[in-house]
Amino acid sequence: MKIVTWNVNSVRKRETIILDWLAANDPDILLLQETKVVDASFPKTSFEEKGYHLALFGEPGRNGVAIVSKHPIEDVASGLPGDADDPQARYIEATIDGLRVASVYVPNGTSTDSPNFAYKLAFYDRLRRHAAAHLDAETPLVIGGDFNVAPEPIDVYDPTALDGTICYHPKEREALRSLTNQGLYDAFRATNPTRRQFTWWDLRGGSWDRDEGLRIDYLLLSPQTTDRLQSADSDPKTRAGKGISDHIPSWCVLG
DNA sequence: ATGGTGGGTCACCCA
Repeated sequence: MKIVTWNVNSVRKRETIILDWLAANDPDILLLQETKVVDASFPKTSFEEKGYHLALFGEPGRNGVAIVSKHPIEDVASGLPGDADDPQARYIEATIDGLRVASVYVPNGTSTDSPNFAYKLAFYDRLRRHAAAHLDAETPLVIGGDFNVAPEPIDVYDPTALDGTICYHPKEREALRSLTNQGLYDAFRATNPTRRQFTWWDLRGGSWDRDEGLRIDYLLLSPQTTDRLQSADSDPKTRAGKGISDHIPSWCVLG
């Protein structure tokens, strides 16, 4: 069972790239973020013609998450509990082959003095509480997505210079640890303990050419799912060239 | 280098 997460920065702009990548890599499940489209305008047919099932949670123009699966999708739940007034489409989960699978697009936060930063920290608290309920129930769980936080110094290109900046602020790392320390395992880091592999490079300023990136996209596994973990990796080739997302796909393989 | 590029939407907001 191969499960991929990919922030595609507009599914309509990236449709061909995604379908080509799926054909070449044949994952069981693809978790998408930043689809940037309402469900009615999602290019459903392109995926369904290739045999994929879909679960969609979009909004006009920004955010948006989706689950693409070779296997039937059951019990879809859209939206992260904890704030009924939150209009942003950033979380969807469903059951596939007995596994509870979530696609999450954590808010970027913009900057530490922005109101979006408080929203980001509050979102992490909601995610922590929601994950706690699944962990208490011993649900076999995978939460994949763009977490917009680099967990450790090895996950950023310059840990000294970046300390305190957005996506690597101590409060953000603390919020992430409060989530993972409940008993979620980072599939990439668990299987690649010392490897530096970024998943995002800013589109501005030639950061790809200088390899100035962050590892902010990953898959978090519950203990039951971690027992099945065989490998995890990502595909930097997708960051080269034109018309690409600023994020690359990352995945884990479960036995 | 408080810049830079890109998406969505159509004056800016977000990343």
